[in-house]
Amino acid sequence: MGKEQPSMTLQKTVRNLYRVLLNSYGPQGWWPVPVAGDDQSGSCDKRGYHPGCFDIPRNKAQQLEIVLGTVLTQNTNWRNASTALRSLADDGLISQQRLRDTKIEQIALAIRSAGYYNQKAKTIKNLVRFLKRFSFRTLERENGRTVRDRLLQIKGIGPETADCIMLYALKKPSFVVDAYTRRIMAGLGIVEETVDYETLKDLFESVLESDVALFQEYHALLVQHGKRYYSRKPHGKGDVILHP
DNA sequence: AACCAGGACGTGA
DNA sequence: TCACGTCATGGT
Repeated sequence: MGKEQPSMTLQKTVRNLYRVLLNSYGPQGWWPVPVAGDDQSGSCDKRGYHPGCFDIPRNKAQQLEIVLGTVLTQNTNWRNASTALRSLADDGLISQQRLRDTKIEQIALAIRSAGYYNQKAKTIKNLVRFLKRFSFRTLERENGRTVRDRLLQIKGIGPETADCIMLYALKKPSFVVDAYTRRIMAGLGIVEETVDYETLKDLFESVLESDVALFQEYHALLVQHGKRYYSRKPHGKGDVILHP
């Protein structure tokens, strides 16, 4: 079946929301890379979306740190995830080879602060096994849909984590949907609360130009906005925030 | 002291 | 398909 052609007003709404969020919060410059850090060497994005240097390919250490971060922050606040990243770094474990050679129990111990540490340790093991077959450079060259399907075959990698890896580590234009995205869009009355992941993802991708910097910034802004106004409990159903 | 946080998976209906 | 239980630490 062909995908629904979104209405013009829907396209305007989604694009408008981006402008409002960007004006309110400013560029977020995701993905955060607390250990390897962002190289401050180059120029900034042409369109001015970003404070950082997003046209420069990330180095392998940064790519791996981003990938580990996407797993560690699954249903977990970034504070706890980044503490775990720091702990991994202190053990010299932000390294594919080291992660392969290290027992799963020891990885679990290092990432304890992120919660779900047994599951996440397994996922990390699955990931580095995957990366031995498909290197970052290989994945970067491949078709986006192919890469996404490969990532989704890894146990522990679901749609959001796969899209985060694509968008932030591999710089492929794949829009990331998270819980905040769903709450915000439902709160605005654009979609139902129960809308499934792929439908919401397709909605954004069908009304936005396929641009890595735009997708990165939009997702980051939705999370920022969601943290402020769409935490799970406090916001009741009738409590719809249209503008930050 | 409950409640929440940038999910994913297994299970039974 | 889908609703629900499970996995877990640390901050408010």
